[in-house]
Amino acid sequence: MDEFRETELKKRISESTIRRLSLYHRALEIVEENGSETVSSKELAKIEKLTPAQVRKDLSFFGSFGTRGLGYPVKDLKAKIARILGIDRVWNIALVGVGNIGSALVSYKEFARQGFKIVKLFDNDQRKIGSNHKGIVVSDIKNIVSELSGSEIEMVVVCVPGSVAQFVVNDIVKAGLRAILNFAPVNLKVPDDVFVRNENMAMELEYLSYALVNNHSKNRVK
Amino acid sequence: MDEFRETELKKRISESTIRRLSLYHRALEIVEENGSETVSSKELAKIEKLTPAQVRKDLSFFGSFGTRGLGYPVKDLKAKIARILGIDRVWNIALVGVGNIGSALVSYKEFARQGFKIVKLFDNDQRKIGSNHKGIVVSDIKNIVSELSGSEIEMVVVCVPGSVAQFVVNDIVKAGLRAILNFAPVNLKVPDDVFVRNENMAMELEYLSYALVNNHSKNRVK
DNA sequence: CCTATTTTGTGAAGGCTTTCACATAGATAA
DNA sequence: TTATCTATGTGAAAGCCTTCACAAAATAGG
Repeated sequence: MDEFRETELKKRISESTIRRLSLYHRALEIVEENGSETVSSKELAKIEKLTPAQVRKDLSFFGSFGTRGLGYPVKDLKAKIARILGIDRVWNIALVGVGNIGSALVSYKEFARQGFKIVKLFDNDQRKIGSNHKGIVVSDIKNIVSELSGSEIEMVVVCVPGSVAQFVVNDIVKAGLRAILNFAPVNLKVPDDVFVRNENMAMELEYLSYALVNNHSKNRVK
Repeated sequence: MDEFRETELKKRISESTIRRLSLYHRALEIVEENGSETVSSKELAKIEKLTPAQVRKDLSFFGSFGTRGLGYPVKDLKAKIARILGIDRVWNIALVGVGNIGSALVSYKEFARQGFKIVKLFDNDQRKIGSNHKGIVVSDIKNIVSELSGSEIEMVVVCVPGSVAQFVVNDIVKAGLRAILNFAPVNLKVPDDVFVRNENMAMELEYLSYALVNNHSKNRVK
């Protein structure tokens, strides 16, 4: 059943491959809505602006899901990718820092749609503690270690200012959690077995700035 | 003056190098606050969890900014990176889709701090059009082409649902803009000379999900 | 001034990722 | 059943990015 689990295959799957699996999953939703039973690597590639060879290579790391001459079975492949990514279940998530971004994420439908359920909120602001966001009462961040330890929560979204993010993360680690989505613009120090993904929105604008200033156009004259 | 402009050097600078320049810039802010006059590649690397060789190699693409035996001049290097990235100026930005995420970004201090100024808002919802967000009145998206054409706005942040994102982007392109930060979970089709960066927050959670499920720990026993 | 020390800048090596190209296998049609 | 067509799966090649390792340059301390 777990024939494509990386730990069992003892193969190193690259980060880019995993990120593209998310894209394939998303593309398969589109194809599924169109009513197709099967889809080719060419079609998947087109939707996400990749190459067919890339699609096939990525999928081949996890098994042979397609049929030669026909393509991949849409429903089945989608389920298999969901299983690989671990999104064939609900993940309970805590969010720390109910500011602008934080409270926007509480209502962010794309999280819910993918099975990411924000079930607990923390803040250090007395005016926010006890207040209600989409049915969730904001807890005092002072109690974060005890409230997360042994709870059903396995991921934390950090939306606090950069100056306090490391302290918050220390507590999250202390509580035994191992997955953090960080919106603070700092590099968090965590033990090797804790996973951190950084969401740095200003950095993306900086990239656009660079591209414009350097006229870094893909089809510019040489 | 422009000795490090990519177009003049005719060198291809990788995307990862540019993203790391943002990190170096951020690290230099920290070092500057600490009052240091100079900083070594080793110190910069430590702050952003990179290698000293990586830092030196990245910077070397743009020139020789350091002094052997001493390191890099903090203030000066920071200014030079800002220049390379094009963030030594203010960028005027329009934001389309004043929903949860959109309105959070209007107040997002990290954008403002880096010189990214949201100066115009668009939405298609009659209840939102005319309303005021942080001093900006929401415009009708119907007028987006005429209002952006020839304006001082050079970047657009797209926070509309995936189902309408492509239509919005078509209008942005029609208005002659070439830089888009896209929060919609779709792959946008744009001409080759238009730059799109995708911010896919659910994808980051999916990566965390994968990491947890596959016990993909950095220091696991082989 | 000389020596020891520090740290840059950079070719070259190594490693990783993507693309190529084709054998293979199943689908389709007559 | 046989021929033709289509699209996968995958070694090998190519390309790209990171790390290594060291000469060179500047400092610091006698």
